[in-house]
Amino acid sequence: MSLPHAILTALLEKPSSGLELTRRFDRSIGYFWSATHQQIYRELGKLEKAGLIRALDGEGPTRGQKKEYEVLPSGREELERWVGVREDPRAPRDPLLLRLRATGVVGVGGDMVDELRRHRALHRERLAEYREFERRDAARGHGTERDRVHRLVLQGGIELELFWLTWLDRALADLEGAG
Amino acid sequence: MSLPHAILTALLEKPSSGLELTRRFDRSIGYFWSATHQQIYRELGKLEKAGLIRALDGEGPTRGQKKEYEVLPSGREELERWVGVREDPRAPRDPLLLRLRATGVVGVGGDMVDELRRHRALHRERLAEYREFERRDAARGHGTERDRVHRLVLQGGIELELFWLTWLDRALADLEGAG
DNA sequence: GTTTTCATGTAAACAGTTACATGATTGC
DNA sequence: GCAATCATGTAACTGTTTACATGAAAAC
Repeated sequence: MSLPHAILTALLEKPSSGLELTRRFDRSIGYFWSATHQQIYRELGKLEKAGLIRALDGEGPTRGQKKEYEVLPSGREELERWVGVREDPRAPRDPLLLRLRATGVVGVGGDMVDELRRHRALHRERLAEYREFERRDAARGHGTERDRVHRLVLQGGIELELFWLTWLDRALADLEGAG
Repeated sequence: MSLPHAILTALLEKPSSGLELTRRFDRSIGYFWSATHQQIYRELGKLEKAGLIRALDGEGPTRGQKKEYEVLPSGREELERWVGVREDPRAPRDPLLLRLRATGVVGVGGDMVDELRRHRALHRERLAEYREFERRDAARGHGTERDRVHRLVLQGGIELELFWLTWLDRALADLEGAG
């Protein structure tokens, strides 16, 4: 049950509309939590009904018009409660490694090499993007706890991409070397 | 749609019962794909109905008794088709980084340090376990493609744990230093 | 005979993805 | 007026988790 808490965090950082949240999930929050606009609108509705957030401005039917939300005190309390929860690391789920393992029993090595190269290119792009965020962050100060935490989390995103690049290089060297 | 293909791969490597598969998902397959026994039994039922696998031995009501499955030719074909599919890397979803980011807005730093330490200990344990698998694998030969692929995938598991340990060390140094 | 372990399963709730629908505003 | 973009939403489906149920075999 992390999506509502991701939204509460994002809204506490800055009150936003559904679409703005969607964009922030594609950017900064996205390197460790993703969500589509459909998920976000559904969850915003639930959080509002539960009294954890409220819409700013007037109510009424608003289809097609911007609707900003802010966190209410009970929402902040819920988030405070949640940060104290203990939860074990998730079991990883990665279809690429699964697919690689499947080639061990059914063969088809050439296609797999292409696919690994394609993934390597995608991870390189993402890494470059994160480095760009890092560069921009460096220009601002890192005084507050919030800044420090953001930097740590971005660093996590960067290191995760480096892990993938290291592993993909190794895998490609191994598979290409032995054809 | 990876679970059925994970099961097909595991059954091609070795025909097994549901419980045996569950254990293999906790072990070797587990470092990149996890599944509970409930998921596995349900999926075995679907795969059998779809004619991709079949139960060995007699049929009839078998609740409480072991039931082994093997992959049929159509199951192998389905897996061959699937390894050729292109799929982009998944967006990561990690509640720990989310929780850390939430502390940036609601505070409560001390609890977070404990939680990061706890995770570090868990990742160290898992790394030690993988190193042990690696040590045992080294004793066997690596001649076949299957052996090479298994080694690569295990290496991925190891490097992923090393990523976590590196990041957790950095995060703890940062948070404890400024606590 | 009772507890533990092996073994298979069902049901309900929760989370995430994909496809589609619709209205408001801006640029041309 | 028309197209593009901003903006919010619904519905159906798929996948995952949690809680519970049940029977067979072995250990004591």
